[in-house]
Amino acid sequence: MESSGAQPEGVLRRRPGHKAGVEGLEPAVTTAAPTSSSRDLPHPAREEIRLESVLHALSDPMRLQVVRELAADGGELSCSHFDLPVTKSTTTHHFRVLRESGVIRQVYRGTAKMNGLRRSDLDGLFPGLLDSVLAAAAGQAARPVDG
Amino acid sequence: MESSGAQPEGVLRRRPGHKAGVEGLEPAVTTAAPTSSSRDLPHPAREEIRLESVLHALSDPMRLQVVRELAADGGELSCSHFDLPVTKSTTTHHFRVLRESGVIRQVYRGTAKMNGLRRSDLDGLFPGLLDSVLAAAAGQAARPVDG
DNA sequence: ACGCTCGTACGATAGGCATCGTAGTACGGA
DNA sequence: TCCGTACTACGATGCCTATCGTACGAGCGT
Repeated sequence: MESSGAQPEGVLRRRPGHKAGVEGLEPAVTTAAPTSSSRDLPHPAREEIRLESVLHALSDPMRLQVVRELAADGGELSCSHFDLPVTKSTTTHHFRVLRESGVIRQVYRGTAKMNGLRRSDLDGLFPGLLDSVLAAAAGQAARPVDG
Repeated sequence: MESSGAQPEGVLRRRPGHKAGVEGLEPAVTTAAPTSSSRDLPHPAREEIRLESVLHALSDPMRLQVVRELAADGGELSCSHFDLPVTKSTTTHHFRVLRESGVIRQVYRGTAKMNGLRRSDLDGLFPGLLDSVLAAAAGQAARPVDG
């Protein structure tokens, strides 16, 4: 079906169906420096972090909430610390999205997996972005419509 | 299917499947003030704009590009001004997402539909957000990996 | 009036993704 | 050693959405 029918003119158009891989949602997760435990998790290197992926990661209410709590704490929090209204499977999924987009860093610490914001990386790449998003989220949460 | 099987405990969980309407992706588009032409388009009122929707709208490369050009121009641009590598149908779709999320304002001007950033609304609701996103996009576009 | 251009609406297609459940692995304590 | 806790992997489900094509509506120019 790819090259079948009647393209408007000679213009090179995207293949029909799907979004044709335009999104930068695959940071080619390549870990840079080994940390401590035997179980290591793939993180995008700082230069691999894509703005679109970060915005996408933050556009989910669940994940935005997690990021807000991480920012409020400042340090590292275990996955189980968060009381999200979803199952643990889904929680794992959200944390992975945050990690693979470069928003958080995850490290195994015994049985627990500790999560920390990649503040310096994000601030270095996108100055002011994280702060304005956090401020916006706080402001919106304080609005009447949002409780 | 709702109350069929084996919920972990008494905890009220989301219905299986789907994301259970958690996302704020339906700003209940209620136009506030009629403008000029007979053909009017539904825009979310300023207070209806949700941070998650804005971030989601900006997380698409196509739409981010449109927003960057609108910001660079400062004024209003017609839809046809943009030379996106997709068909007109898809272009219309993206502009609608931007409008319904509150990022742009669309007004019919003859046969053309003019698009303008809702700068004051966005800056009022989320101070610094748009600027940091634009700066981040510009910085990323200047990075070696991005050409 | 006629057509041209701009943009919409609608339906189809296909991959994305948020969610769940179940089963399994890793680590630490009893 | 055995069990409990923390988290993962995998498959299923069902909506979301980016994309296309075609057919249509609304203005402007001739």
